[in-house]
Amino acid sequence: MSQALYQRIAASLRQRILSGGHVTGDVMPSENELSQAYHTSRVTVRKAFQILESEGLIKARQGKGYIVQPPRSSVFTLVFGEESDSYRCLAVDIQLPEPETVRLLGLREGQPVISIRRVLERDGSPVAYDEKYIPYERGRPVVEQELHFSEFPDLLADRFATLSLRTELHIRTAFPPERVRRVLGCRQEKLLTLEKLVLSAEGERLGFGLEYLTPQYGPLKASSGLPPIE
Amino acid sequence: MSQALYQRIAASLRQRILSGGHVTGDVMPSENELSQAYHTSRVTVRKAFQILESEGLIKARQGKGYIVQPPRSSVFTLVFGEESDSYRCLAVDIQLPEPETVRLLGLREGQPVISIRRVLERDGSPVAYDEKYIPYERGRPVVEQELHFSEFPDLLADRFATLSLRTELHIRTAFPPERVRRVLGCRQEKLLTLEKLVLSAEGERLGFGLEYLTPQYGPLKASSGLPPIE
DNA sequence: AAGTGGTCTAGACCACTTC
DNA sequence: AAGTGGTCTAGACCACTTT
Repeated sequence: MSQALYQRIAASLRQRILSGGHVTGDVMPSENELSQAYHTSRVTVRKAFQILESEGLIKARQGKGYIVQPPRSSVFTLVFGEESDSYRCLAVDIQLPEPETVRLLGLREGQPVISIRRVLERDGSPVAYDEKYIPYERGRPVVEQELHFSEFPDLLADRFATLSLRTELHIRTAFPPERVRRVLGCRQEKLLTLEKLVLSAEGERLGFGLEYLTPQYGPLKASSGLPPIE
Repeated sequence: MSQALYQRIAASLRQRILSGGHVTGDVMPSENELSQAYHTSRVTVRKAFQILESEGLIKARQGKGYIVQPPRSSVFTLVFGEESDSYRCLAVDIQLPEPETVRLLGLREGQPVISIRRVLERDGSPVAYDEKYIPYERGRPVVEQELHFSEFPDLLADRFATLSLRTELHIRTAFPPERVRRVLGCRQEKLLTLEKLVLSAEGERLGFGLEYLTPQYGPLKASSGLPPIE
């Protein structure tokens, strides 16, 4: 059982790049050249090129050709929230935000925010604490039920197409504030901390989240390269 | 200036899924149906479907159709090593590994490893410390020059196609050992810690890396959704 | 003007799933 | 057998870059 032609062409071209036959900045042979060399149609060659493009090895430039890209820096895919983790909601409030939140969300002075505080428990012990802030606008009802169970993208899904949202995540270590330590029952110690900023496609800041993970939560897992499962 | 037809079809199908017109498990209209509905060729409809497939909204099943997938859990893309960070190599040794390394790499007893230790300095101050371990095999020369400057995937590139490698990354907080604290000049405090395990496509464990980041390194940055730039 | 990639057509045959 | 996606052909016209 043979591979498809476009896959064999892609493999051949990939090999040429990885072995140094074509280096960064080089223009690959054109679609026309290759379709003749492989005695196939341009569409088939094109499909091979698009695989390599999706792998980040080359980039198409109309009128020029396919340009070999510099080696990618490490790109990892981080997946979380997959497990059967269920958060327990501690409080939903409408409140005046802290200065940090005002800054990150670009709020006008005096504008209140909806705040959602949750805790994740495993085996009866709290292992993570979660705070979210969304600008409060008069006239938009707060559906508390939704807030209890929803993750960030879903919280905003009624107002924005999910795929038009972007989330920026910063991972650091930080000392949690006292109110968080009280819930997590941990001593004065730096915790793994996730800061999420949700943006619209236009760059409008829609929400801000802060999550503190105790060592019991376990590591964040990420992977690069071939998919882990299959 | 109008969008390409395949993009408009993709947008329309995407909208139907996001608005709930098609829910998880549904079979989308077939390529033939849609090519007639849009008065276009099957190839054009197909291209639209493949965009949605790359977005994870649907999955193709030969003989059945395109199936709507369950909403993705949060998937973030973590990029690092992009900046002009240059590591300084502290040492390259061939040594007997610590038990933890033996376990992670699945080494036989007494098998030595190549160890590479590096430090990242900014403005003259160390901000990160990096250890890598690769099983040492007699007869394979160690090209020290390569080790000094290379990142993990490149280190193994002569033996494995880069794209056949997979790296698993665990992010946690941990106390660095004393030899690391000495280099980083930091006190007894938990640091952001990255554990990397490099695997071949067959699951063979090829390398193990440990990286300690000081607060001065800054946060790890990740994003999901639309690309940050463009 | 010539060459490149970007889009698109109207077919064809195959492998797979369902009936 | 009928319908589905997977692969492939041999053209076409367009927008863009280079000469």
